[in-house]
Amino acid sequence: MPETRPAKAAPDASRRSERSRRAIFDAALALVSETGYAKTTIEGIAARAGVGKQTIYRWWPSKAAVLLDAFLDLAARTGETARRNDAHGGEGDSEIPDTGDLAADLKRVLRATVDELTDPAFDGPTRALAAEGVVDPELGARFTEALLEPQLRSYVRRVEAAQAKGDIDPGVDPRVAVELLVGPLHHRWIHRTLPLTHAYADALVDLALRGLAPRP
Amino acid sequence: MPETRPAKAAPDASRRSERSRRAIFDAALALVSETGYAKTTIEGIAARAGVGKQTIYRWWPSKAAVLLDAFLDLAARTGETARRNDAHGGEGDSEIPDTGDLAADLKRVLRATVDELTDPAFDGPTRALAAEGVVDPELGARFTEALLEPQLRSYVRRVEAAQAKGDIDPGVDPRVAVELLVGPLHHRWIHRTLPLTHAYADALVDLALRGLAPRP
Amino acid sequence: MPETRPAKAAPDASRRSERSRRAIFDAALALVSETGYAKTTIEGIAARAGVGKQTIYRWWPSKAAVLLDAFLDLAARTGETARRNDAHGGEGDSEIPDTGDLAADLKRVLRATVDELTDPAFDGPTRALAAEGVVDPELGARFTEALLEPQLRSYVRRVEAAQAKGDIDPGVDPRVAVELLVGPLHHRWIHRTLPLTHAYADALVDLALRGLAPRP
Amino acid sequence: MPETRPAKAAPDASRRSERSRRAIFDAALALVSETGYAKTTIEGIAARAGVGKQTIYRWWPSKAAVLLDAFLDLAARTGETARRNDAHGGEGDSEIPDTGDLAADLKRVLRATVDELTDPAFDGPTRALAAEGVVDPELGARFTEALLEPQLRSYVRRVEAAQAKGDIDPGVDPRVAVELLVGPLHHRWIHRTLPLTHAYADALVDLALRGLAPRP
DNA sequence: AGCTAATCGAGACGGTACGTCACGTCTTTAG
DNA sequence: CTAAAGACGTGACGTACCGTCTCGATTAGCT
Repeated sequence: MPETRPAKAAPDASRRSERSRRAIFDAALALVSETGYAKTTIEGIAARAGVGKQTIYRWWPSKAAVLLDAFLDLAARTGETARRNDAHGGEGDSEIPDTGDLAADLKRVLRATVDELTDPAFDGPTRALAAEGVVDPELGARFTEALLEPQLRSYVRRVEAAQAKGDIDPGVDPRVAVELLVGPLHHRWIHRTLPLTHAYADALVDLALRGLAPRP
Repeated sequence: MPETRPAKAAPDASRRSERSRRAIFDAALALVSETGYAKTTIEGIAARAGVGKQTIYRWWPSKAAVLLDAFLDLAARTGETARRNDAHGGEGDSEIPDTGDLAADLKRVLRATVDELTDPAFDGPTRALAAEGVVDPELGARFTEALLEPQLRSYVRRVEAAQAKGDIDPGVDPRVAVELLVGPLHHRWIHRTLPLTHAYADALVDLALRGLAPRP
Repeated sequence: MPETRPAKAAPDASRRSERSRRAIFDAALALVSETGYAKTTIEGIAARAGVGKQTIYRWWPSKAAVLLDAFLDLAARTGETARRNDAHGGEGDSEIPDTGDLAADLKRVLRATVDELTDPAFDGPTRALAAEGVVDPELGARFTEALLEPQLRSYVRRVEAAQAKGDIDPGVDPRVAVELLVGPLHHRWIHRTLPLTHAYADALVDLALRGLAPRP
Repeated sequence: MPETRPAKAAPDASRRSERSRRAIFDAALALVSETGYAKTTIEGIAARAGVGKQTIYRWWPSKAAVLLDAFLDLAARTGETARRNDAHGGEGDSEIPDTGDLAADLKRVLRATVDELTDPAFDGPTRALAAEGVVDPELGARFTEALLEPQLRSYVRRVEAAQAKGDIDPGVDPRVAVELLVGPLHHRWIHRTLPLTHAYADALVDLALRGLAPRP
């Protein structure tokens, strides 16, 4: 599974310099957090990484692609650390806990999402990539598949479990149920209409669950 | 209400050339629809409009700002036409019909929104502006205030009417209720996760209204 | 005798604002001495003078022309002061003294010229105008006629007086004789080849006078 | 001896494209002779040469510098041709002939100089560069050193030879002697005071040589 | 262990667009 | 009717990056 589709005449990935790859990621993330996405340039990344421009162009098609990979790499590394601390090996997607109390479980993770979207360290780069994805379908697909969908799938599994237990109406499409929760949250984040708070997350869960409850 | 905050040493708006303003809007919209937002340049707009670059830089701080104004101008003009045809004068925000059947009314407008977001003619420029707004808070605020909020406010009014009639639980915050409907829709549009269909709009309304119904 | 040939459709010179004329000269000279000729702009002069740009364009064809007039105006005013102090009214060109000792007289004025060309206050603007005149024949003619020729003519008169006395060969063209003195001086000034000193002026006079002496 | 002092962070001259350098010189000379110096722009040169603007800015600090180099390159090439035809290899500066008749030799070269300064093909660009040098000391130094001094030095050598033979007073500074000849010529050229003719050249030589003759 | 071919750092290159500056013209407002 | 003010179309400026390209100099992976 190649990290990125090479531009043309496929370079030999086996000879690739891991050293450079790391340096590029580090430089890219540093520059984005220091000067913002728009002011980050490929030339700047190359200079900062002590790398030739061609080494970037050889492996990535665009600035956004570099940054997405850098971001994913970061996420993978921090995720791995987290998982190792959880001491149960990497099974890929992190799971939403199932304490039996659906509302409490959802509030927990939704509040965590609120915290993440509120954290300035994540907010900046994430916005930049999301914005790029809005406009560039290809990159948007990668962004969605790599960052968004895993999260949504874990929600879906939790909802299915709840359906199995009878906490949620079996006629409801779990995917739509999940979007009912996550959509409004993202809406506020993306458009900055109103503040993103824990209270808002709780209100959403309460309201949505009432809609999802089994019919009498 | 000035159209845009001038960069510095405020030019005299009263001397402004309406001719140029119009030409710039026309050129901007034409170029965006022909070549896409990213490939549209200020230089290109100026050339196409038969206008000096400085005339653009004098009145707008960025390409995105030009396009937002062009877009708003277009919306205002088409809106005005529509309203004149409706023959009941301009009261500003368009209103959601109230036939008494809340679900039907909401489905109608939500389906219309789906159609709009699906129409390639609107999709392109709207995505471009939305993406820019995601990353540029100032522009995002203008985008939200001018295009998004009026729509949300009309939803809120319809929900309040429903609350007054007892169709919706009085304890529910109408704004949150509206986001419960609109959020998921935007989520699919923005992230292109799954297709935006009338069926999806209907499902959202049904699910949301169950959550909003008055408690027994 | 109009100060400058108007651009087109001759404006009515009698209605001309003396106030503006003065302000433009003052601003022009101030800007040139502060920031140099190249960085001085018509726009800048107008702003500094508190004058509309058109008021400059109405009366002068170019920046160089404005500055030449400003320079001449300055020279006329300081010259007038000097002449009034000399208490013998304005007869136009200043005269080279005739003490009877030709070599001494010439050395005196040539040394004075050296001092002037060496004085940074005069050097800058003079170079600027001279350079402009090298390239713009029309302006060069005005520069030459107004600043250079009067000086040369006074030399010519002194040489003619010397010829009448028999100090200089009667077969020599006085004009050429004068250029023999002044040419080398200007050459060093213009091209900055070697330092301009009093000693150099003296050497020139001595050498030239030996060439000009009456043949035995 | 680098061609030009680079602006900053010295580009690697060994990687320089000779192709571009030539194209730039050709374009610059063509444009100057077609439209004049003032109307020649760096942008125009780049376009005509099929070269990026940056390639000019990378190697030259100003339009005048480009043109000086173009001019020198031209002079070097034509000079080389001439010298090859003379069939006695390149010794750098061309030499003033020594036929034994000092006056005749000087008149010959001075007349040639008159012809050159009178030739419209040389006059234009030379004036432009000279003018620029009047105002820009750095460029003036290069202009002087590359074009003027070699000529002056060859005069000096001829004068020294004449001194050795006893044709010129040994007490005379040869450099000053040379300026006595060349200065007045340049003066007429620069200021366009009176026509530059062979007769004038002859008169200068005669007059000057009388001044330089050994004292009895 | 040596050969060979690709990748690497470096950066010059032809370009495009940027945002700024000044040009010279034109129009509007006040005296 | 002139003058100030300054917006306008124009065009060049000098800079920043783009993505491609050419250079030695490593640096693999295969003989």
